[in-house]
Amino acid sequence: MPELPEVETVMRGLAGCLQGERIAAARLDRGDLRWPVPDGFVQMIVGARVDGFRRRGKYMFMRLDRAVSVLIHLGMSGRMTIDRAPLAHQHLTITTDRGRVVGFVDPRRFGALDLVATAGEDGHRLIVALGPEPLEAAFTARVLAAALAGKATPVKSALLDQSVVAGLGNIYVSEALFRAGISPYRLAGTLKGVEVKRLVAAIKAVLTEAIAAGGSSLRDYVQPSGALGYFQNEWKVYGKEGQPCDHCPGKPLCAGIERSVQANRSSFWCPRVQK
DNA sequence: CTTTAAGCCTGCAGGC
DNA sequence: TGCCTGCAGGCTTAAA
Repeated sequence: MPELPEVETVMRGLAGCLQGERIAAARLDRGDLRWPVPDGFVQMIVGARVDGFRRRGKYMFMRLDRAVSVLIHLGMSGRMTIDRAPLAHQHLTITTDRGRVVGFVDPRRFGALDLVATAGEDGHRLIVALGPEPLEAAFTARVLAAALAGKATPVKSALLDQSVVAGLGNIYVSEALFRAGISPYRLAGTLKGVEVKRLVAAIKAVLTEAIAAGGSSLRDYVQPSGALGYFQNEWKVYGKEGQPCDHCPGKPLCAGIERSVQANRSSFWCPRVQK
């Protein structure tokens, strides 16, 4: 489920219902996630008031009034629920003093829960090496060009590297490269200035549009309320192997969108549009 | 140093 | 129906 737009959507949903609430009870049913949930996790959050939320890349922080933040990572299959009956693989359940019920559900347990001092969020080992936030003004063509310079790895792999830019995953990298007209196989260090510029614009646009759409829903809803995101309807290449792309409908030269595997991940792209 | 492959887990779709 | 294989939105580690 979760790349940057989905995490942003989930966080907004949580903020809307949890901000200002006090945690009355918490139950941790499984602590063996990607990393063990730390000892004392439940005791630390019970009784605390939720002061706010922050997203960094694909990670969320739920800030408590104890100078402590809960770091939440959804991994591949993580979901948050609000006021819903417990689901299978619901590992954490939080109840607030006004009766809101929040669940953390993660079948594959690639997600993570941790505690970190709020003042030290950026120093957390999972956060400290993250690259720039793609939607912030500081993420410019100059910055991306500097990060890609000298890299011999395909641009697809470079963009999945969270230390280059934070928050992109397999779907939005494919979509951004299509919009920018750049082949996923181009070596990162060989992009020309104008191409990096197009790529930055494409990344910002696709993420912005996806957030506005409430993210992309695959098999499951992404929003804690249970509402479906609908950006999957806007995908141009992801999951569209064999279909004609928007830029060359019915053109005899266009064999359609290709799927190929790079770095153990599927890439979707149109060889005619992306050079 | 960089780049690739395997592994962590479970669920589901498709082929037989 | 059931079994098997491959694949999945992420990320780390070991190996090359």
